[in-house]
Amino acid sequence: MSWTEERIETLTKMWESGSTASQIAEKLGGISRNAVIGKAHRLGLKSRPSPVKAGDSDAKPAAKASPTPTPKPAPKPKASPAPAAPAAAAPKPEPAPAAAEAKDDAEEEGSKKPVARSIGPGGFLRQNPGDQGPPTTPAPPRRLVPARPSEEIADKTSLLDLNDRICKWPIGHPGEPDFHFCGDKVNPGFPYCVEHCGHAYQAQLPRRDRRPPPPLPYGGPRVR
DNA sequence: CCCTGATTCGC
DNA sequence: GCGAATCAGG
Repeated sequence: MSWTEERIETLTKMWESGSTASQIAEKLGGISRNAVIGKAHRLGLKSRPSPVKAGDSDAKPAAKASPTPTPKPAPKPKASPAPAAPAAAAPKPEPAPAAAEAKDDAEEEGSKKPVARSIGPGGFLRQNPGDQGPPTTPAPPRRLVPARPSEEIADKTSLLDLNDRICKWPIGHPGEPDFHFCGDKVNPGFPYCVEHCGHAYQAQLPRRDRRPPPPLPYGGPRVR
C-alpha cells in the first residue's frame, strides 16, 4: 500500500480529530496502526495525548510478535517537542463550545477583544513556557471530550470535511448527533478560525512585565 | 493482558 | 519514505 493523497488526507483528518491510530488503520485498510503512527509522525502530525480508551472492544494483534527480547541497548531520549508546529503549543480544544459561543460570539474578525484578560491587540498572545508561573493557575476548560468523535456526523461540518483551511473547533460533544466542527476559515497558521483561536489560545500574562512578544504570527483576520 | 502513542531502525 | 519491532505508559 502506498500513501496516496487521499489516504494521507484521511489520515490527517482523523488524526487531528482524535481518532486512534487503530481506527485510522482500520479505515484505511491494509496497513497496521504502526504504519499510521509512523506516517503521522513523518507528516509532522505527532504529539497527541495517548489516552488509553479501553472502551473499544477491538482486537488487533497485528504488531505483536517478537520473541526477541531486546537487551535495550539504546536509551530513549524523550524530547523533541514542537517539530513542525511553530505556534503549536496548542491546548486541547475542549471548552464548552455552546457556552462559549453563547457567551461572546459578538467578537468577530474585528479581532477586538475588550476582555478583562490581558490580551494583546492581536487577539491573543502566546504564552511562553516561562511566562506562565505557578502562582497563576488559569484553570483550563473541563475535560469532557474523549477525543473520540464519531466518524460519521450529520450534514454539518463532519470529520471528513475537515481540511487545512477550515476551523477544526469542535461544536458540541463527540457522540452527540449534532456534533460537528466550526468549519470557518482558519486563522493562517492555526487549526482554528480567528474567533476560536481567541478561545484556544487564551493567554494569561502576568499583568506585570508584559514584554512585547516579538513573533506574533497572528495578524488578525486576513481576507484572501 | 489489554490498549494507547512514540521511537527506533532495517529495509 | 515506509513500517515492523520495540518501548513506555495507562
